[in-house]
Amino acid sequence: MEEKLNERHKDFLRLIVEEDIRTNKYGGKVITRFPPEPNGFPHIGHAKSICLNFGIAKDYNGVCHLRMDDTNPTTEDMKYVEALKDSIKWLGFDWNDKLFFASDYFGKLYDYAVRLIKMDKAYVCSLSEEEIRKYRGTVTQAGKESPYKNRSVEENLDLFARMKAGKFQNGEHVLRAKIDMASPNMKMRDPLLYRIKHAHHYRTGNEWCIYPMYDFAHCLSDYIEGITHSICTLEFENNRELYDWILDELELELPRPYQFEFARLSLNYTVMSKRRLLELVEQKYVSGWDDPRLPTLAGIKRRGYTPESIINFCESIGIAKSNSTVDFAQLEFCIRDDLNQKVPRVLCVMKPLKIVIENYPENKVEMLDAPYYPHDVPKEGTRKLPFSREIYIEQSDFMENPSKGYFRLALGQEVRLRHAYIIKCEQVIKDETTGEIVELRCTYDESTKSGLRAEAAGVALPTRNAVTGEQPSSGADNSGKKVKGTIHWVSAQHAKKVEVRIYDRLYLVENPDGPEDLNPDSLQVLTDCYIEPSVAEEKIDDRYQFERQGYFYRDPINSVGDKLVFNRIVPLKDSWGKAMAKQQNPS
RNA sequence: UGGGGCGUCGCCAAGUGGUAAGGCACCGGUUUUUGGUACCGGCAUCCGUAGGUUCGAAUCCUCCCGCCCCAGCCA
Repeated sequence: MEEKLNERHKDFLRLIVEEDIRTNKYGGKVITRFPPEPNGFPHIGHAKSICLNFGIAKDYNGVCHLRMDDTNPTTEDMKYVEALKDSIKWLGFDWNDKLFFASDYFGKLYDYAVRLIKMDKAYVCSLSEEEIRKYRGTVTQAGKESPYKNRSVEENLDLFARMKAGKFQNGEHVLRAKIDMASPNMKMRDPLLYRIKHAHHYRTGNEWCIYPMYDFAHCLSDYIEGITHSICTLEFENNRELYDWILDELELELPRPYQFEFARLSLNYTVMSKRRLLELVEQKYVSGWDDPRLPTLAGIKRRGYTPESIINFCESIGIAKSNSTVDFAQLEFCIRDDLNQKVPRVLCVMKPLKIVIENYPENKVEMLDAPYYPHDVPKEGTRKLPFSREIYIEQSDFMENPSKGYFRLALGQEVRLRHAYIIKCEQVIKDETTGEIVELRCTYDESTKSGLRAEAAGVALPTRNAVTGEQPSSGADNSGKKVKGTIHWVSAQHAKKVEVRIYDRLYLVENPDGPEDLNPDSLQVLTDCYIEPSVAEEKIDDRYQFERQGYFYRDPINSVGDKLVFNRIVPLKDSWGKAMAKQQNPS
């Protein structure tokens, strides 16, 4: 663990934490926090922050709090705190008993506000919202002081108490910090600390009608919890001066927390903002917060991504301060890399083309032994794969006029059926009216049965090499025949019909603006797919590699009874497809 | 135009005065009964630009250019 940390590159935040430990700034303690506002579903950008905050705590023997930053009653909801908790747990992090709510501090926060008033560092301002905006000035022009800035401490105390007591309407008064209306930092121009909102809060109900603003609540919540390192995203850099001002002016007992900022995650071909995500869900562009095309953690989970792959992704992208947009390919690499080592391989035909093997006996069925894992994955397990006279192959695995370099089936050509025999295409049968290829007549070569040579040598078929841990490929036969291509197939009478959902990127462009940039083909539902029976009968995993196609996840919600629905998590890399695409559209 | 940040390979990202790590992507090749995986090799004479300091600079100084954030009673 320690060693792993040392060999890994340390980001600038970890360097700061190490320095603070070294100088004993907090008595060696490290307490971070993940502080979401429960007003939307967490997405992969939150995952970056979760991995950072919980990760630092884990690396330095500290703890990480989960704190709901729930200071705005009009947008927050318990369903979002549940979604947040679910996602953090799914990622594998644990806040133990450190679940907090800023709303639990409302009483303390109020007391701090009173203290600030008594120190003559805050005042009740009775300007209208419109006036406050005007008085604030602009980025290039200084603001001007509120006429209410010189109210007496007593009057401020009285007004603030009456604000709390509900004596005023929304917007009549606000509490402001007494700082500097000419500050070059807009955040320091007498920022609002409290506003009146006669609104029902999802946790405190109607107990309060004044609510603290983010800048006031956040730093003090950190302080109350004993946070040492308050890590947030870049857009809060301007708020740091105010964070420091509040904690310093209150003359709190030290040590106190300090804020550090890092760049939030952006991913191309998707959107991350709450507003955009909400729009997609509410306008029904997607099926819900857990739509597998969404970058929400609920969607990513539903798609079939593993938590490990997301954590690896978050570690692979690094932590820095420059705004950056990570390529989607990076995420896809992480999930392939994870699943490649974990998941059983099975055969599934998605766009079936029927083949009749003319020289294979009509009623014969062979149960082939097929290893679940390839020779280079050190896991054990096999299943029985039924083979018979009528099978389905993928439509794309046959070409009437094969292009150069095509290794699959063509008239008069041979191809290997994975785990089975080499077949040769003898005849193409087309629909008389449409000309569409409806069936292929083939012959098989009995001597090409996969594994024959091993059997002949008396070796039990899927035995792992004791030294390398590798399984033998099911390749060897004793025909001496060599074919370039191997394709997947399924026995027509044994296959199970399943639904497969093919997901593609949600947007057509790298930096999408709105619904006009959506990819109309982001979801393709295939209802006529055939999968080998072991998947329905054995269910050895929730995720599979459908050989030569990709990684798939049994949809936990729509797979009901004996109906199976699979979501494509990510396709396999496809160098042939890429070459073909390049040939057609060289650029 | 004020203030706060950031600019190193197509995308991330190390580097903090001693002569450009790594990952992804991409391009070759080997292995392969997944056109997958694995493996081997290639991929920034250059660090936004222009000057300067220095024996020596991506790293220090100066100018300029570009991008992001701040004018919610959102967080």
